[in-house]
Amino acid sequence: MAGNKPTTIKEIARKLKISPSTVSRALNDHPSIGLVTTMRVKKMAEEMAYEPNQTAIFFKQRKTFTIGVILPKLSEPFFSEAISAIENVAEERKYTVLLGQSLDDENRELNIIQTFKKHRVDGILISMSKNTGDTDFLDILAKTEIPIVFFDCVPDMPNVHKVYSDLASGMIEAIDAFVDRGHQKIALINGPESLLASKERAEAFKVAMDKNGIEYDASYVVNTDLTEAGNEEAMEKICTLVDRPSALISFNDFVTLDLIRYAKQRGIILNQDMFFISYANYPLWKYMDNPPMGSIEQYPEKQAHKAAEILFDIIDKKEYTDTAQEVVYPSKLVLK
Amino acid sequence: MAGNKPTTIKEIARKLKISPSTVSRALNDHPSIGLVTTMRVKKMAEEMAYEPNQTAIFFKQRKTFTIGVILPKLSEPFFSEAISAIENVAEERKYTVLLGQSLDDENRELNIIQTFKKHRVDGILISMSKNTGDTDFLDILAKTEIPIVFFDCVPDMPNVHKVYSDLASGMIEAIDAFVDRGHQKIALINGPESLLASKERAEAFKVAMDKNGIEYDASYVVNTDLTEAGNEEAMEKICTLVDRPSALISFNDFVTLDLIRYAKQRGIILNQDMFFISYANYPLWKYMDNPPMGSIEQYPEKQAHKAAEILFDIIDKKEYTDTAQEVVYPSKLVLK
DNA sequence: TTGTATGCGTTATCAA
DNA sequence: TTGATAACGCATACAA
Repeated sequence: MAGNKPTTIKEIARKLKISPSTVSRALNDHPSIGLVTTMRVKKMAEEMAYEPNQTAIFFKQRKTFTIGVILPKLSEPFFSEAISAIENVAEERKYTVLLGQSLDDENRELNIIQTFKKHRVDGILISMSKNTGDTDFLDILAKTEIPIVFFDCVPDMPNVHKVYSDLASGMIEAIDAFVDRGHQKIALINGPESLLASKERAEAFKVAMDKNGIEYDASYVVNTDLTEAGNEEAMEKICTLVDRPSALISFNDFVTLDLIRYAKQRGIILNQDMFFISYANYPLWKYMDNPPMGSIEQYPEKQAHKAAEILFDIIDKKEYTDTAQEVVYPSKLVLK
Repeated sequence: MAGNKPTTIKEIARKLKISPSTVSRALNDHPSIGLVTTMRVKKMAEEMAYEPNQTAIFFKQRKTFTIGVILPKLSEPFFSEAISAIENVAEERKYTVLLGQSLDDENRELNIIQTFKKHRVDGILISMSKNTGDTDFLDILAKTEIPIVFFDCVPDMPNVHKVYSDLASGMIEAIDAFVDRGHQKIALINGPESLLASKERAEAFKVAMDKNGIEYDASYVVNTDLTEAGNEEAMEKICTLVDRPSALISFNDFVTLDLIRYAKQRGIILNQDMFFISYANYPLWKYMDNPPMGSIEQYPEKQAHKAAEILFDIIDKKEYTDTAQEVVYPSKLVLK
């Protein structure tokens, strides 16, 4: 069954004994075409099950109504929430979303960008891979005419559009909360030093400790490569300190899950011997009997939503062509 | 800076004083073109930063190297794992993934399909919305020349390609496990009755109970609309039964989270007064101090991977054109 | 109000 | 081994 080639404008024209251009205009509600003709054309199009060939239109219009989205990993709640938000904005604006996940691999990321360029996407939204250096992006950005908006994991350079979360505000709230509850020995389990996200956390940690008049002790700051083993190793370092901290900020909730488990193995009781706050505010805490003290919300949907809106504004209205947009949302401590 | 239009084959041809067709052939390593010419062309293309205009190629070739994927909700781990798997297969096969989430809304789903058709995707992968009736899809399928492969949430009709998980095998393992541990009063908290997924669970539950010689008691089967309130309501019914069950199968792990919390409020102690098994095998249980007894794995990546492979085989090699593929993976109980 | 002609960038057919 | 020409489906500038 079926198998017929799709109807074209020409065929409608032939059937109606009018010119293809008239058909084209009628279908697009061009004001110059008479109402009667328009109606006849539309009726015939309906009858013949005409569907415009978008590939032809994309080609002709030099526009695909498609944006590309590059994310490290879709199965991370942060990013799946982000892509949902992007999808919603895209749908509103009648755009479609092309998807690519970098898995934090720089080469994959570059490949995806190439693919997107081939597909002639109208714009790109990207949360950078954690292993991509800023400089690597410079060439690409320079060579690429396609508008790009970064979000969450953004490059540390000027003149690019970016939306991200200010990690410092949440950090200060967290340290304040700890200090309010009498903690003075506060540690930080941070991500890989190469990450901008880690640098920001480290910096914010210092500032927040200083604000509370606590002297900074480098041995209270350890790094993890974010693997399970790395997280446990980091926690071991913390646990074996002579002056063991009573409070701990970690890179994110996933890390905290490992830390808590490891701490428990060592007989450290959560929310008694040691208190935890981390970034992300993943929703699963509400189901835990004994959740960590708090988590810092980074608003993935909000970031993604805003980034998408900026991108579409650039694409549609040609806005922000001279000034790079930079939007920062404060992160916020949520106590559990 | 920049702003120049992309280089075309014609421009390369003009520069080299040869014809566009020669350039085209040279770039595609056509055997009839001399090595020297080919080299010259490629060098010039490189210099002029030529990038083929895929929209033109898509148009001409009547092929977009794009597949559309429709999922209910990306933020559900099941689907984010599925999309990751699909993305991987797509990348291998040099395809790109167009994304749409239905949010279990039938209209959104139909819209997405329309959009995909417009974009002339080469194929569609879909896990159906929980609110879409099978019959609604009949028209679409009939009208659509685009190959479609269903996975996970598949329509209950013949002659469509589908990959799904057999819920019965896991159910039997679960009931067996309960019975082995001495449970006889076993309840089922199922999803909405309208869902095929619910019907299958209900059916499998009966079979498994029968297999263990336990008489089926309809009051031990209640439904939830899968909202938090609905889950609690269902659990209340179970808890207030005169002969309260000691073991419970629930629709999925998310439901179980609510059930456990509600049970706790009523003073029911998990894994003592009542034991739980549900579907999904979400990874978070390993971090819980007192997880439910088990969870039934449905292998989202495996399903999605297979569905994608079938789709690409259809697209690329024109396989399975006469026989609808139907692949079923057994679900499997994983004890915690 | 409608028709004619042209072109978007590429590839394929045919001819040279 | 290469070139000229047409064609994919549509939109639009220009003519009528």
